[in-house]
Amino acid sequence: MRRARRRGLAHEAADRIRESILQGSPPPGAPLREVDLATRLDVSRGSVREGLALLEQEGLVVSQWHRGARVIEPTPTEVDEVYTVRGALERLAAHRAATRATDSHLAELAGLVHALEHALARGADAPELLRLDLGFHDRLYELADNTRLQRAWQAVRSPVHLFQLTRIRLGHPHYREVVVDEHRALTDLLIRREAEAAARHAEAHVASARDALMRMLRSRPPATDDQ
Amino acid sequence: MRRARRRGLAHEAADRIRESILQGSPPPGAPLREVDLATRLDVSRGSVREGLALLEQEGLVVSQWHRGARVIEPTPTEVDEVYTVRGALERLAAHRAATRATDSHLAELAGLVHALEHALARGADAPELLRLDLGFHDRLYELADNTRLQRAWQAVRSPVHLFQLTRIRLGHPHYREVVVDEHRALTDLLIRREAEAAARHAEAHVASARDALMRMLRSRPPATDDQ
DNA sequence: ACTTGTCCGAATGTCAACAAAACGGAAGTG
DNA sequence: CACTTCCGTTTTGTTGACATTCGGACAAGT
Repeated sequence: MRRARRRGLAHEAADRIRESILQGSPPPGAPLREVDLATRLDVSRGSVREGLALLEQEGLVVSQWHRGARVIEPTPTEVDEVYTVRGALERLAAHRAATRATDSHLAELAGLVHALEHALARGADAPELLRLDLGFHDRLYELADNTRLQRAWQAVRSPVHLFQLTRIRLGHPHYREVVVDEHRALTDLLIRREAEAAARHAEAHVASARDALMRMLRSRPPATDDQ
Repeated sequence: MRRARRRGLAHEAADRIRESILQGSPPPGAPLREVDLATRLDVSRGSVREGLALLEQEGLVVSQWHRGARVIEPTPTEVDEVYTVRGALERLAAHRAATRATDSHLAELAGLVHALEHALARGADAPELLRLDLGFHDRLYELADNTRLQRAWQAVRSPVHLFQLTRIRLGHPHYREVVVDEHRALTDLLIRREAEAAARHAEAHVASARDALMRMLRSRPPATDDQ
């Protein structure tokens, strides 16, 4: 049984703001003004401030002295950096999961792949698929059984989520074709306990996602919603 | 010339507190009380609070709801987790540095090894050696030229610093014998542009440090300075 | 003896007012 | 016309006061 935990207004505020950003409401590059958010969430500015600090830790937001916070933008270098780091983390996570997870836990992972496949078959929309995709990786990191690794993942997870959304929003049909196969291949390697192969596959999986997104950014750069 | 940047009281407070912790003043496991720190640093509690949040992001401090912040402790699992993640990051850093850094930058890295060797030869004390050691790795991460990777390194750097200090404080003579050689070996591989070998060496380097520290913790667990 | 309930001191969480800095436009200058 | 300077507005940084929660001590009940 997972312990219930109180978290305070800052976490609540961070959750709301993150949700908003991932729905595109304050678009990439847009400023997040403290007073505005405070009145809208009906919380004090201090709490919003703390929440924004959390989002900055998650890498979803950047802030400068006396200039406030802005949503990150999917520039080529940003995308490259985030996915490169993610590759290193995912490599480690896969290796550890292959080495240390129990058979039943790995079976559960296979179940998540199945759910993803099912959702794809019944024509679920892109955000839904993405949630399942990320859920798979969340579970993978949990199976790696390393708190610090999970924290490191948290520091890139939100940017990945945001970037994948823009990737999908720009209309990348290729994604639907390969998601299930790539995840199933990784899961198979994990179940067969081929740690090194799984690690390499995880790294390559991330690298291919990175390359796909970057090609897309070069050919069709997203609208830079200033304003 | 690197631009000077204003950072605000929170960063200042975080610097002071970090420095204190790394000098052992609030020992591992000890609570960090906001009012106490606020009066001692002559800043408001809010700023201290924000500073503590930064230190939590650095992983040097853990905090719970309504229970405040405590300095992390070098438990076996903590050490294992921190060094395992560090291994993955350092592997990536070494690979990228070998691939992308200029020759002159790598030569500079060799210079840092030289400085370390010199300090060792003239019998510098352990904290001094450790500073140089970490300085080498800081530069390595800079050469990797990836902001997100540097952020991830920041999230484990302070715990590594703290743990290495306890390792030295517990009196591990082996450290002095191998520091220079290990760093020089890595630098040589980088200069020879053998990216894969450098990556493996970096990972192994970290793993050996982890194992040395963990053996030491099992045989001679550090005093759990409650109080 | 062990659990359960209540109180109290201490520490953190939250808030709203004050101070400092940055942005943008108007006025002035070459 | 380009450029700089000034100044008001807007936004963030900082502070001290108030509200909430925690942990332990102590007492009553089983």
